[in-house]
Amino acid sequence: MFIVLSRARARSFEDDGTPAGDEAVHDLPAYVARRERERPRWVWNDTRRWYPGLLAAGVRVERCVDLRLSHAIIRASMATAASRLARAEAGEWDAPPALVEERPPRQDTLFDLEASALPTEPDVVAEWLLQREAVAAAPEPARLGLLLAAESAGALIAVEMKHGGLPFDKALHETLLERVLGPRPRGFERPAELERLKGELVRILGFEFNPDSAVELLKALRKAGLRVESTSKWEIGAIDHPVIVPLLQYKKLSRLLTANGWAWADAWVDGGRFRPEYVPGGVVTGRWAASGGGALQLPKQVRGAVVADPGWKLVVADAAQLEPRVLAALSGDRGMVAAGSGDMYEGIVASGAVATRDQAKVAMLGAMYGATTGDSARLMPSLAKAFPRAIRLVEDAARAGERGEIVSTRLGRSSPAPGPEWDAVQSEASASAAAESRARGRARSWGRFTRNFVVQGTAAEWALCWMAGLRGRLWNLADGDFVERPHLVFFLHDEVMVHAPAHLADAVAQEVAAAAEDAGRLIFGALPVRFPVTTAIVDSYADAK
DNA sequence: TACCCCAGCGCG
DNA sequence: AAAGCGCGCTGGGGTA
Repeated sequence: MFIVLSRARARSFEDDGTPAGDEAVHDLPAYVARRERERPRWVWNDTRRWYPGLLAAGVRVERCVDLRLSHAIIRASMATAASRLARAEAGEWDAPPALVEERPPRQDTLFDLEASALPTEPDVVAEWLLQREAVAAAPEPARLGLLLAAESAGALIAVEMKHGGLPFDKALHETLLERVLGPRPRGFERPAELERLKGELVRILGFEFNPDSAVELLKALRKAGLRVESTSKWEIGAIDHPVIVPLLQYKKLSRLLTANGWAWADAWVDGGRFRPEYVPGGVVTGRWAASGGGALQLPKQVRGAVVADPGWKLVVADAAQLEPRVLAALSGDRGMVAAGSGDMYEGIVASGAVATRDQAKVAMLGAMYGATTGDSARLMPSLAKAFPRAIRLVEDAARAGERGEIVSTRLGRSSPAPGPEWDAVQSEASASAAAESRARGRARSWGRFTRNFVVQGTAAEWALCWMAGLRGRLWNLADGDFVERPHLVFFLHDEVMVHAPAHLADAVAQEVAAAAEDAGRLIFGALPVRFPVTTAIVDSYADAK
């Protein structure tokens, strides 16, 4: 059963698309709660507009179709390029995701919710039917269907994660800041420790300057006789000079202050919860993005403030060596699959391709990112010899990108075509030697993008399936309101965090592992690729690794 | 004043 | 010696 929601109407359809009802809806949460017992798939234009209000009213749904996210995938996918949807002119459904208000009101009333859905709501039924038509005509409808289901589940999870929030102890965060920076400054002056470090820098160099300004800092270092091209820590870190140690410390603390200091906590932490905006599909490859608060960059330094509620635990799990395993599965490279029976990098060493675990890691990264220099590039030939199919897959993706072609993930998300500027650079290649090398450079660069796209994008699909499966399993572990049950509170590409009542933590850990196995089978079928997860049951995020 | 761009650094 | 992919955020510094 599908129930298409639009404004104050709900239109029902059987699984085969036969209309099965059309009713006016006055009390949306009550209506959804009642119909949810039939386990329908709710079809709506945008999960961000419909679901927060429902959750706030205590209504959780099992499944949905997010037409906005699905549209973006179908529009771009090679698998649906011939569909009416993909051939149509860009319209309302192609609007950029920035449609959502910067800081939406925390609790929309029902009236506000529906009013805010109004101006961006074209004919949802027509759009849904167009999407079904496109998927049905795809070469592998099941794969694309899985992708759309996973993407839509991700949309639900993103809203739920914001609703539940990441448990964050502001007082502990403050203690942590004070320990390294000193007391919170009253005005805009530097915290004591930064002031002290700045004094030290000035004393060592022998003249006044502002270390917060990259321009001044570069000048200062040169004036002191250091030959540097930039002030980045990887360059100056290699220099032997008394100013370097305090300078790196200054940079580290300065970063902490500006990115995750008191002001950050005031803006983003409320009621013991960090609630950033997660943006499913926000990255071209299908990864999530986040906006506000830098949720996906939460530094290890402040993770100690992420603490479970009393009587609760954090179950933190990450997929070990996800991208190399995805490459093995994608390519069906038997040797690489076998290398992944345990620690993948050890397995690669055991295969004889490289000498050390470190080399295995660097070589695999190089293969997936397209390294051209250094150790990583030098290791490529032996890697290619040991794992020909895997390396051929990424090389083919790179060559396709260099020709300006489009590549796709396992489930059918396709890369964007290079833009008009790229085309212009390529067509000018014959004009001069400089133009040719420029065109070549740009082509190679795009090739590195498409090379990585197939792996990163397929890994994102795996992670979505993992999380979607886990979400369902968590719901079934307990009864009660959403936040009373174990629920996902954080997601970081290949890592998830569940906030769970302590007595359920072990059960959660088992579900996490089971969901990972499911995800591998769903996407890659019977192929014996393992996707092990390492799980920690902790009170503090800092103890997870 | 209101932007835009860049360097730098955090995360995977 | 941090190169090769994908992001977001901040402050400085420039331009309109």
